[in-house]
Amino acid sequence: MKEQFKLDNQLCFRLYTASRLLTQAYHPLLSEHGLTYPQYLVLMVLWEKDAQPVNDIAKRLMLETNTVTPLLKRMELQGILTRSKGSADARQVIITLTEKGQNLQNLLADVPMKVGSAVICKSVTSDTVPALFGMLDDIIAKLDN
Amino acid sequence: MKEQFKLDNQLCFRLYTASRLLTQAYHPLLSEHGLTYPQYLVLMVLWEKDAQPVNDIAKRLMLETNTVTPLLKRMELQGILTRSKGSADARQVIITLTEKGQNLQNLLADVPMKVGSAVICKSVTSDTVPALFGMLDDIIAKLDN
DNA sequence: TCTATTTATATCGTTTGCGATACAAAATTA
DNA sequence: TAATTTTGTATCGCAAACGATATAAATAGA
Repeated sequence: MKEQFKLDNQLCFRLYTASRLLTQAYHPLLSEHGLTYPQYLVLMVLWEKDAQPVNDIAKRLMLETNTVTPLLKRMELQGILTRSKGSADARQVIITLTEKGQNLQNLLADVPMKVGSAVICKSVTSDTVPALFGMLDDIIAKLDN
Repeated sequence: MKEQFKLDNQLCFRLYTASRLLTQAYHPLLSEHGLTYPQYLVLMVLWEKDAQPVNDIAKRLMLETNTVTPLLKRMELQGILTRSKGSADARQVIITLTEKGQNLQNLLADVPMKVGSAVICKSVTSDTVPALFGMLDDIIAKLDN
């Protein structure tokens, strides 16, 4: 058995597992409001800057539009946002938060701290998080084509 | 806009993105052999120790059996592994690699290095990877219930 | 032993994620 | 201007993930 194939030597498996488990930690907090984690990501994008075309949201999340489009349609059905034709460019679909979508920011106010405290451990503290962020950002930048 | 909701402050989004992009880096190397990344994970588990029940594979990958069962069935259809009733415990389904499944270890021999070299960057080197592994392992351990 | 509970898998339904493709609007070029 | 290419979004199909639930086999308790 080649050393390179050992599961314990895999960076990708660690990222994949950490990502899944941390997303699962969000689940009870988000499902309470009918949201999924990717939908929560869309909300964070729109809270930062409302009224963006589909493409800008997809780029910010580094996802393809064929992932984001149906996701946004489900959020529209929930009354969280609206989809309207762009006036300057008729191909664009502009996504705008409804009042319900705006209000979710208040309803979810305690989510970041609750999840954050679930992750703090020996090697992951306020001191080491910047280094971790730096490494993950470098990996993402290196793989972003 | 609350600071905690900024996308740039999110650990989970970074893990989610790094995981997706790194998995995408495996895609051309694996699809060449008709494999997906989760199927490659199953192969690594079985190369380490063949003839395991579904549950042990799921536990090793920290996945639920309802994820692993259909995945294994697709791999069985491809002739990569076989599913047989356990002799000691008739509830168990024992997963065993076929010769094709064994041989994939040789065909995929260069995958770890190819992907590994795609990730090496300023802050992620052979010196810093142990620290990164440690932090990810701690996060996983903290979230593993 | 007989019943109740636990365990190992599987099935079902929904949401992602993404490659491939389609299509109309805009931009570019001839 | 007419033809071509590019761009923004959407549709389709398939493979994960996972919560909820089902089912049969094994185990524990009465």
